[in-house]
Amino acid sequence: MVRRRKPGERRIESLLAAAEQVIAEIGYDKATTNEIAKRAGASPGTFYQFFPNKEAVAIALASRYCDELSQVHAEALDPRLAHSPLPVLIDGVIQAHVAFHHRRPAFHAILTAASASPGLREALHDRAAHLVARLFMTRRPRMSKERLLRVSEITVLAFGGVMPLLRTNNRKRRAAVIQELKALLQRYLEPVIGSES
Amino acid sequence: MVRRRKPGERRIESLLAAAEQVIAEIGYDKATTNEIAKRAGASPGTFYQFFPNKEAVAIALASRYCDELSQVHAEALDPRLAHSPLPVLIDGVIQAHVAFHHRRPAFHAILTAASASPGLREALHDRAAHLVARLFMTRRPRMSKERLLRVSEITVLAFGGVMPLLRTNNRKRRAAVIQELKALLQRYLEPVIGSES
Amino acid sequence: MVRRRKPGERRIESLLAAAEQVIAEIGYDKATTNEIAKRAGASPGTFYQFFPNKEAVAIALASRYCDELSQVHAEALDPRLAHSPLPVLIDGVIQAHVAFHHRRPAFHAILTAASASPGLREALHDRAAHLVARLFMTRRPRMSKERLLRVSEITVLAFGGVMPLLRTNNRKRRAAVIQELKALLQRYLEPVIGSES
Amino acid sequence: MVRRRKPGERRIESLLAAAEQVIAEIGYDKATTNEIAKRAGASPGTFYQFFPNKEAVAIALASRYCDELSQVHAEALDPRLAHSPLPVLIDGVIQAHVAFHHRRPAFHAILTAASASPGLREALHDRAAHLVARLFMTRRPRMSKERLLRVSEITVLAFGGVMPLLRTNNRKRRAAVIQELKALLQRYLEPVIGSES
DNA sequence: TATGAATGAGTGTTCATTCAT
DNA sequence: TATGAATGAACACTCATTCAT
Repeated sequence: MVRRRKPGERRIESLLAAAEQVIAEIGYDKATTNEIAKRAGASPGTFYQFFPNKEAVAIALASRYCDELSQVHAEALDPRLAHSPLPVLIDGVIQAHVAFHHRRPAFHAILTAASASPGLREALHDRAAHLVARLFMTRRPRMSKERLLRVSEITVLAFGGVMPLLRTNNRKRRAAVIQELKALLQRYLEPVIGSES
Repeated sequence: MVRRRKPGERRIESLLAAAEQVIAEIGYDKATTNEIAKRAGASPGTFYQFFPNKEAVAIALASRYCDELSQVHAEALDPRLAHSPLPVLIDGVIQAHVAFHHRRPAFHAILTAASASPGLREALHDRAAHLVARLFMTRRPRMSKERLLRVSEITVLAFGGVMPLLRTNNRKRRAAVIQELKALLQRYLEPVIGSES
Repeated sequence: MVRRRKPGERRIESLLAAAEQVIAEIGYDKATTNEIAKRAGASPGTFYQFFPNKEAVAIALASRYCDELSQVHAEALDPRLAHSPLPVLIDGVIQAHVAFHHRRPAFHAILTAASASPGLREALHDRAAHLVARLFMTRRPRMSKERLLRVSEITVLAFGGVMPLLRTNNRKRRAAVIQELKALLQRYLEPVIGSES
Repeated sequence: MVRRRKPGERRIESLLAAAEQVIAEIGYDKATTNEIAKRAGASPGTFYQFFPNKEAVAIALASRYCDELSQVHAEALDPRLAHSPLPVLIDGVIQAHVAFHHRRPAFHAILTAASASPGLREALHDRAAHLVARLFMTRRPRMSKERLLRVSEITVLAFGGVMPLLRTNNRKRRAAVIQELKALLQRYLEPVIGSES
């Protein structure tokens, strides 16, 4: 017996969807709360009934995205994948992340704006890095956590830096970029987590 | 015989310097043209006599920065360095770039904002990638330009993505990040331009 | 046999209590009907089921306060006090009023806001003045009602004007202010109602 | 050779005049900066070029009013008046103040709103009390300043409390109120500063 | 050339009030 | 009766840009 979600939840859903759309289109800074509300078929007041301020939607989106990413990683942590050869692992994970960025274009916009907002930075950068670190840890449980975390940060940020290149519609270019991205991370991570210890 | 620059040039100089300051402090989006003008000891009207709009001053800065980077690369193109083993080359180039980012904190701020502005993107990303590609080309003159350019783009963007990690004041952490950054690029570039052909 | 009040009355009671609290804390203008409802454990809709608008709740409070003041005066009208020497009478009445203001901090907040609202003004100023006038009348039954009413108005408003000085927590200062206040009214009223006629 | 005031000053003048008008009509809280600007024939932006926020206009007006009051008191301090019998002095000063309130209806509105704003309170209540205290001091130079200041505060606030009664257009009523007001203060102040010491 | 007062559409946000449930 | 989601006009305030001087 599937129940309809409560109306409040539906509103939040539509506001988040609208925010995602607007932010993906014009970026976090240029996105306005009034436009988000309008796009969700709501009034400004309604927006503020569910979010205390503009930053809060971005944080909520970021949180969702991290949950999704967490899911992606959970799958990667499946024994069959987590302990497969690094190229296979990287290939799978990057493929999943690229798909994620494609599915969630607002993710990168928020990631970019996050530099300026401590709240956002915490909700995104840090959490993403920890997710990746956890993945690494299953392969190298004895490596220093500090080192793994640093490697994860580098990995996450380098990956994020390259993302804008994937905005193109040229399929061949996209494929080439993805291939290079895989090479970048595979070569970087091979000595670190290439073989299990 | 050193000539006094024309007054117009002096104005532009001081406006650019002010813009650099403000953008480095609070980012491109939050920087206001009025504040830039005021810091340059000028009026808003004067600002618009030299720049058609806010974006233009960022583009002008970006252009300068690329000139500076060009200088950095010119030195790296010095035969003694350009044809040295890859680790030495990477080491030198990264060191120079890190120093550059440190000296020009507005560079990264503009790079970040550039995602949203085609004009800026062109003035920065593309030109920086071409600079790097030229460097690579001296080592592998026979490699396809297309491939080199793609590798350069990846290199530039991955490097830019990691930059925020260097904002920290913790010296040890900075050193560790720089070391990882070198590892990242060295391992990535080794198969591409590691040995000269 | 104490009857349970009707539920509607209980609601009104809790709304008034909440309004009193909020208005005392932040003033009539800054008080919001939503906050009042929330503090009464009710919804905004419920608020508007009992009060047609924001002003109405203030008017209702004002009316209550006047009833209370009426009680205070009723006691002052007790023959033993009403016909005692003016200093004794003033002393008692002022003491009672000061205590009242202390007990009902929203009273002054509403009094202050009343200047801008004819409805409130009527419910407060005028009624308070009439109460005082009635007190005076027991001492000077033959004096012109017009004159007595004017004197009452002056008395009430001068008293109200001085009230903010009593917001201080400095006990000595409070005592000194009360003393001056008594002097002010005693000297003013002595020639008018000092001796009975 | 009378110079035109600088344009900036003229703008400030017109904004202050507009603010005065609007505040007098609907009170400080309900007055909006946009309406004030419009009434001054200016845009919202212009308002904020001269005042950092809404409170600032009120403070500026308050400051002007205190200067004017200072002028009124300066005249009252003229030896011929300052040392005349108290009734004559009070009569003159009250007349002047009543005229002032009539000429500056925003004064009372701001005074009323001042309770909630520390900045305004300081600019108005305190300064007014000090002005009055100075006047008193010329008559009783040896009385404790503390006492004089307290008496001044009471005087100012009691006077302010009665002011709303003068809003009436009924001339006879106004005259009667003024007469009672004079009686109130004369009787109160007689024992304090009635005869010079 | 340079000024800086002026603009005005547009920000994020609030709140008295309504109404479908 | 009671709810609380929804409204939307309005608020204080900002800033890229213009233009008369």
